[in-house]
Amino acid sequence: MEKRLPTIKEIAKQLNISVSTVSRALHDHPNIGLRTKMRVQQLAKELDYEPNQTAIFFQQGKTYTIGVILPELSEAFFSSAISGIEDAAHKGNYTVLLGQSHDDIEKEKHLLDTFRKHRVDGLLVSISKNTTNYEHFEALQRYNIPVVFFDRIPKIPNIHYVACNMINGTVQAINFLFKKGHRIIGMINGPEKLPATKERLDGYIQAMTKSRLKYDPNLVVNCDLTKEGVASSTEKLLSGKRKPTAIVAFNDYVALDAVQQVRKMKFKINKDISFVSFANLPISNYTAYPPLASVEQFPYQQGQKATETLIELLQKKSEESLENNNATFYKIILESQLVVHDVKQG
Amino acid sequence: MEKRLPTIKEIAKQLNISVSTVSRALHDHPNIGLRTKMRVQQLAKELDYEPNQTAIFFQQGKTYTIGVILPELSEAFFSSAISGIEDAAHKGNYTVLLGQSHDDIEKEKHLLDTFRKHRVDGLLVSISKNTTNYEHFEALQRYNIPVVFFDRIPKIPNIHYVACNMINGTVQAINFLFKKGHRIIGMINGPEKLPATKERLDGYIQAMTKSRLKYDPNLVVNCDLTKEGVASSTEKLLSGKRKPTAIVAFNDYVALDAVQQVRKMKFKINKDISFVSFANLPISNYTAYPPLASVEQFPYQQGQKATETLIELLQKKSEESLENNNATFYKIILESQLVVHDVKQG
DNA sequence: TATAATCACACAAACGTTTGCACTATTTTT
DNA sequence: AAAAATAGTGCAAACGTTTGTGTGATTATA
Repeated sequence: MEKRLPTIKEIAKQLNISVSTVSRALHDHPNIGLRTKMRVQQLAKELDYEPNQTAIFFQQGKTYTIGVILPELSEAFFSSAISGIEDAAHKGNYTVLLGQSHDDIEKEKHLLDTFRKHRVDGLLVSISKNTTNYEHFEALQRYNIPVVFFDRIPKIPNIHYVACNMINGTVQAINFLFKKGHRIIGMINGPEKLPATKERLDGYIQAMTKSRLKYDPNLVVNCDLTKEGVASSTEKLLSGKRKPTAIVAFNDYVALDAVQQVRKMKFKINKDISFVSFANLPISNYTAYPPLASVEQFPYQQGQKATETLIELLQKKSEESLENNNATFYKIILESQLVVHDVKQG
Repeated sequence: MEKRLPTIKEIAKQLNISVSTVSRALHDHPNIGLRTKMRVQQLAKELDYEPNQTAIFFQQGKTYTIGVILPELSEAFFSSAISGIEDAAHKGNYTVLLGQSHDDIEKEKHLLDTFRKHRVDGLLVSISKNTTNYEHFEALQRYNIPVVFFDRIPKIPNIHYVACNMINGTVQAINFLFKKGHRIIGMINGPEKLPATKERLDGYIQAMTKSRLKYDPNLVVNCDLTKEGVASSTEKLLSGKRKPTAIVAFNDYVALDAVQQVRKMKFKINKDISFVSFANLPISNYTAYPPLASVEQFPYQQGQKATETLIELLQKKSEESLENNNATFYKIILESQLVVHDVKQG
């Protein structure tokens, strides 16, 4: 029952011509006469011939495959991102090889190895939280496999990346609150060492000082993003000397957890205290007290853009070939944007 | 700067032995003397030799790659599923090639083609909503590429699949409500033609009759899952002759939309009327009025199980080879399970 | 001591495709 | 009519690996 798939050889034998002629005929090579071209192409169709890609990959040393490594697929951000990646890759005739690191640097390394062995043409990576050492990525340079990082970017020079600038969005968030009349604005930020945390803080400081509100470090608390951490951070903010009337939360989940704590303390949401947060998860539509607005980070677009960039790199690579290794690095920044929710006040 | 990666030939030349010896030495073949084995393995390490997988794939006609086609990655269900798939594949030393159909049958076909050309060893598929014709899958049989379907299963005989039995969960849901004292229980079901809808209905009828409550068709309404559809279905249920005190919703989103409508009609949630639903999205933890309980469908486990099944099939295939094509088909059913939420009453 | 078994390795084919080169007709140019 | 260009094919190498078979040397058996 084993169907032997038809090959170029088969066609050659049946038509009594050489394999090279068949190959060229199928590729519309100008050297081949119209007559034979037709005969070959017709027989190919009859036999349902399909080129063996693995043979072609091998022969050309290319796989038209992109490896994607990201921390956690079940996070909404990354599942959107992979969606954008997959769509863009498909459009560019590339295929996506997927792997998740689960924020474990060892798994990240292992995936990198696997993908390299699979001879992916290029890589798309959002690094794991626990990755602080980047040797495994630097090693890739030697293999001439281009990497485009997105969202979670390693702090090393000479890399390509696509990221979303949070500063702008944070500024918009503060300004939004300012216009609503808030003057004491707090922030529940993330773990201190995260770059995302720093960006939010920068935006906060920038916007506060521009609005002639002075920057009060007591109004900004870091937390570990657990429910308990958020609760205690919230409590700390609300029991401080200057009680904020609005809080910018690290993300939507933090906002929702904070809301719970606020209600436990018998404050009225959107009256005593309002929330703005990051991420804009679909969840917000369904909660009783969603944040007034969210800073959208466009994960789909980030994924898409990163993929397009990588494909561009791959094309340049095959064109230049041996030329001077063009040492220009793509640093693409998408702007985050505040999305105001349609919340019924009260 | 172009690094030529070291090959088996290189090693052979440097040690002045044949490539076959090198190959066997690297594979610990018993025919090779210990001395040469050591020399080869050491030089391999020195040169950082890594076998060229594309060559091996080509040579062996295997790719250790699994193609995955699913409708929409950004849906929570599928992103969990792919997570399970990826983990299981990785454990079995397979790699995952990813594609989403966006519920478009043409894209589904195209992905199938791409994956076939890439010579994936096997396929994991959750079919698109709009797929009613299954020829493209049947065609795969000829290429001897095994397919395991999951969650969304085509209605054709002789296929492998992994699915989740909703009937049991539905029965549990009704019993749960019965124990809470509810006697008039409504259901907001999905589109009529969906198999998922039928299963829920079956479970509903089964549980109602077993509980000596008679099955009243007026208590079950179908809806199109849009916000508006849910609203009107809810209204219809609540303004009927027999007003239900509890409602089983098609999924968590439907439940939340229904809750909104119920509140608009000035009924008290969990007092006048309670909800139970399907899916158990993380969202439930954050909403003001989550359903009392959800029927969990274990997407991660479904993905995992489907992958393990496929890998098993692939191993059998390579063992049996030309043997009788073992015509047993895996039909794996996971049981859904009611998860009771920790909701503060009132 | 002659024969058989074992060991350690080399040779070469095969997987399917692409592509530089050589070759033979035919046609075009001088 | 001879030389040159061109069109249409075939040959063979190459990509890196695995694996069946062949072969000489060493060791074990009778």
